[in-house]
Parts: sequence; C-alpha cells; structure tokens
Amino acid sequence: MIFNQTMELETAASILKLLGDKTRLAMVKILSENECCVCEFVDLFEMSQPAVSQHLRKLRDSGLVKERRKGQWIYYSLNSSYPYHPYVLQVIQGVPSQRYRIEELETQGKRISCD
Amino acid sequence: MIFNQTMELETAASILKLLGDKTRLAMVKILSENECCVCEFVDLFEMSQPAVSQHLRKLRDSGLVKERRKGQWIYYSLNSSYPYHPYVLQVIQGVPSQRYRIEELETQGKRISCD
DNA sequence: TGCACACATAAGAATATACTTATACAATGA
DNA sequence: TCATTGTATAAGTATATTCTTATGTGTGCA
Repeated sequence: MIFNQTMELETAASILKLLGDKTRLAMVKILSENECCVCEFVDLFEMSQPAVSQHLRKLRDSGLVKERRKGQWIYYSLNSSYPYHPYVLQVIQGVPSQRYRIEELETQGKRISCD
Repeated sequence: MIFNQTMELETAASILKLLGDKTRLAMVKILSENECCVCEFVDLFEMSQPAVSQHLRKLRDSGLVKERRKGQWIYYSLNSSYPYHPYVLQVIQGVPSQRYRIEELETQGKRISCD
C-alpha cells in the first residue's frame, strides 16, 4: 500500500473511530460505490435528516468525503484527494458491498438521478 | 483477502470501533509484533493498571486477543483463530510499527522476559 | 416576491465511553 | 500461613457520542 504521506497512529485511530459506527461505515461503503445525496441516505437508513446530516458532517470535516451541489441537492462522494484515502479504501475493502441497498432504492423509484 | 466466514457490516463496524481508540489500536499493533503482559502496557502507555486492564478486557471479550498465564503474569497476544483475524491484520497493516516502543522498554530493562 | 424543498446547524437529552479510586483474586515466596 | 506482586473487577465521575426537536440557509419556481 502506498500512502501520500506517512500516517501517525493517532490519525489511524481517528479514521477507524469514524468508520466504527455502522451508519457511517455503510455511508462510506456506499459512497465508494455510488455518489449519493442526503435524502437518499435518509431513505436508506430510515433515519432523520438531521441525524444523517450530522454523520455526513463528521465525515466531511475530517476530509473523508466531499460534496457537490447540484441545484437543491448536495451529492456526497469519497474524497480521493484525502491524504489517507488509500487507507480508507483498504479498510472498507473487507466490508460487504452495499450496492443492493442502492438497487432497492432504484426499484422503489426513490433514487435521485439528476445528471 | 480470505475470510473464515463472511462478515456483516455491523461486525466490521464493531471491530473498527474497538480499533478506533489510540490506546487499543497501539495495543493491537504491538500484540501483532510481540506477546506482551499487562505491566508492560502500563509502562508503555503511562496509564493506570485498571485502565489498561479494561482496554484489554474489551479486546478479549470480543475475541481479538487471547491470554496466557505464566506464573503471576498474564501474557496477551493476537487471537489468530478469531474469525475476523485476517480483517484485523488488514486494518492494522497500514498502522505504523510500534516496535520502537518495545525496544525502548528493553533499553530501560523494563521488558519482562520469562520464557 | 414568496413559497416549497433539500439540507445545515443549534440546543438539549439519553446513553456510552474512558478514566479514577478502592477492593478482590490468584500466584509466589519467605 | 502471611505478605507481596500482578491482574481483574466494581463503582463512581467526567466527558463524548448520537440522537431528537426546532430553526436557519440556500436554491428553484410560480
């Protein structure tokens, strides 16, 4: 594995702490497979919009994810220029794919696609 | 990566939560490189014995580490028969080696070696 | 201009976490 | 048998975390 910079143990711990919540871990896994907006997460996790927003803020504040505004929607995705992005990928590689969740959304016609 | 069994997302999250504390992450990294007893961790982390013991209990209760009693000492090591042991190894692979800490202990003559 | 929608933020509450101090338990050795 | 040493556990406390409800902000559209 090649890092853009060496990683301190405390940095690794803080990344693992962020990922050590099942909601955020699912978010990051999903974002590694799809770009996603907030309202989709609200549907996916059956969780209130502020709760989703607060999880995303933690991920954004630490640099793991980035946002892209598209009209009223804000699309989140993994931030590939995050210095520890390769480490994040390595950690979530062993996590089961969450694609089926997005596919469920699409089946229900709840998937936002404004490209 | 080959798992002994498939891993649920929630399982991964709970493992990452355990590792998402700098003390426990250092412990697990150290234990991947050396067997270690409680009093050595107390020296290493400059932390009270009960605090160390409680961190080790969390790791033991979840199966990540195992213990081996040798006289008055209890030696901890990674539990390689833990079903998600390969995942733990993958996660800590990117964490910087903590060997220097053990070497410091040896330099100070504080390393217990009762083999 | 004003309303509706998507999202963010603030404040508060319930719970979880990580320490502390005190004490119990297990093994050794005099 | 008793004291000492290494470790575990219990109980309490301070802080962190993750929700909830209420409200603010930005964008699109009639």
